[in-house]
Amino acid sequence: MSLEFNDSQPIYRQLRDRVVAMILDGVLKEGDSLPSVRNVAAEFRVNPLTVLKSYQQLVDEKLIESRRGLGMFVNAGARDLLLQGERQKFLQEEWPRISANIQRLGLTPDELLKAAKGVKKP
Amino acid sequence: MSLEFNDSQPIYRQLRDRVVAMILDGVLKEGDSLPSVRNVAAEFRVNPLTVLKSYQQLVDEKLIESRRGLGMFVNAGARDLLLQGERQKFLQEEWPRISANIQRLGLTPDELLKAAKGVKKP
DNA sequence: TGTAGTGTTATAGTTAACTATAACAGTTAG
DNA sequence: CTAACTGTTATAGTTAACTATAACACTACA
Repeated sequence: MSLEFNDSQPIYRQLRDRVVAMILDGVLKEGDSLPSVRNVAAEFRVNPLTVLKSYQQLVDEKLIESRRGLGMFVNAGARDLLLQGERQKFLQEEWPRISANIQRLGLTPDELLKAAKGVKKP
Repeated sequence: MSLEFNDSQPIYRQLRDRVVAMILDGVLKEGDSLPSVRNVAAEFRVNPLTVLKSYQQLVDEKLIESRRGLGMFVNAGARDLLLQGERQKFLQEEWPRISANIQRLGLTPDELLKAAKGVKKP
């Protein structure tokens, strides 16, 4: 795979966000096992400790749990938890800054739609 | 003033973005002098070197210039330069991730409008 | 039993960001 | 000329993030 990391945020947080996205998108369902620390580390050419750190953050957030010798597993209710928490976090902490930026740059809804990634109706 | 820094990005980049916003908003016009390194450092309770670093980044981007003994000044054409560069940067590097997130969280235009900061028609 | 897969811990080193403190260098107004 | 502003450089220390390497602990399965 590719080396797809911004310098705008630490890798472990980007990895955490990636798993969160997979849970929200239904790629990872409750009870599913996460790709192993070593596998992810190899895939992204990153230190295993960095991956572990991102996983432990998710454990702290009660989104996944760790079973020694087995792997990390998505908790029951993880997606619902995320839909609550992440929505609020996004609307309160990110969106105000973003929307101010959009206005500042004079970007139109049209331009934004065209630049969006997975547009519903292309 | 307040201590308004995210932990999501280094302070010197947030300071840089703040100046950029002021130029785009017309608060700082071409030829205007920027608040002095020491003043900004005092205002935000931050080390002068951190402020200097953010200003030097702006110098590198040809947005401002430094006159020793006098201060830092907004370059001619700075706003136009920004309107070009920042728009492209935002649409290509930030917006795809953001819009994917919005869809993922199932946020509606209505919710977004309500959560925006400086909404045009409240 | 042993092997190969999990998570976890230990040790140690590099780099970037930030800090404190101080001094140097140029401009302007009194 | 001096005082009070500017930007700039020097020195040195802290912390967080990331890295490399290795070992330990647990589980499943042949």
